[in-house]
Amino acid sequence: MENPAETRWLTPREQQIWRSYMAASLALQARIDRQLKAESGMPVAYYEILVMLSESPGRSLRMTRLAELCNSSRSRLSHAVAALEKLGYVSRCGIAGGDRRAAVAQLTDAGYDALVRAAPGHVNEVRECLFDALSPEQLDALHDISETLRTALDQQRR
Amino acid sequence: MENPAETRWLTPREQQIWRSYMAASLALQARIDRQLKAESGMPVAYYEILVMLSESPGRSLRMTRLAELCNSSRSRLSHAVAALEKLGYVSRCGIAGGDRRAAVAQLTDAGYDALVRAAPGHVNEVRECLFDALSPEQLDALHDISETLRTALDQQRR
DNA sequence: CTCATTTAGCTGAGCTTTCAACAACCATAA
DNA sequence: TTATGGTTGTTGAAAGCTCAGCTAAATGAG
Repeated sequence: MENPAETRWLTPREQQIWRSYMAASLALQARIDRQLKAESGMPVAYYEILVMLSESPGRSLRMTRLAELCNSSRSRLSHAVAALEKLGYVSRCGIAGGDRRAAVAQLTDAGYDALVRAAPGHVNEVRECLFDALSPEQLDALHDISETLRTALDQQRR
Repeated sequence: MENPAETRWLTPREQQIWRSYMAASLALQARIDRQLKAESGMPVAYYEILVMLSESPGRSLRMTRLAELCNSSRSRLSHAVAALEKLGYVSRCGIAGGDRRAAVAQLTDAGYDALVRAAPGHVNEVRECLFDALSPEQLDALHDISETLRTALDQQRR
């Protein structure tokens, strides 16, 4: 902040909203993460990687594209894919004839199996924690809010 | 999951909501975290600790209570307070005459200063990312949703 | 009192993430 | 061609978090 004296502090109401939101989203994230880790040994971030790959043609994607889809930095993805590769869930290779910097991650059969094994428990947890807890109206509102936030955040992207 | 065959998968609409929500809350979290870290070298979790202490009588709290207020595990808090103590922002001591297991964390003057220095930039970021982005109706809805989620999540607490 | 159970808090190991730096490659233009 | 600048992906170090395990102290039942 340039000039702290001009800070527009949060009103009590705004503080209430902010803290409630943070608490809820952190708690939800923690629940989802813990369940997946307990049942399949993977953090959610890794699970998301497998999901995105499984939905892509050839079950493969370029690293940068995969990072975008997973809301991840390239560095983070690099480490994560390295770990998944060590588990035998993903394999990496270059691209034939194209950009020689490119690296492509591909879901292996073992990776697909791991995903199939993990999915039911994960979906169940998401359902219990989110969809069973909120009314249809609340879910619509949540979607609207989330989309608004997303576009606002990446328009500001600095 | 007991029986994967009975999994109630997410509908396309539900997937849309879930992914949008996750993307938005992670992006927001990342922004807030990055700003605070860049400007004051602290992760948000540490900042929250300082805030909670600063709002408490005697600027001090028992560890367990502090953990609750910060939505943190006791272990996490222990590590965090150890780090803050090394920075000179917090001091720890036992409690006179009471439960001899108890430990009390207290905000130091240096800690208070750090908080005062960090607050404007942080508040500004929260305002830009959340309160400037959403309409009053959306904010009301978000609060309602967050409260619903919070109570649902800690009722299920298993 | 004695024993078992629970609670408060800490610690170390292992894992994930962040950040800065880097190498390799592509693209563009003079 | 040769600079120049941007992009892709990786790496290593540092930091934070999670988890299991631990000690010490409180609690409660017999």
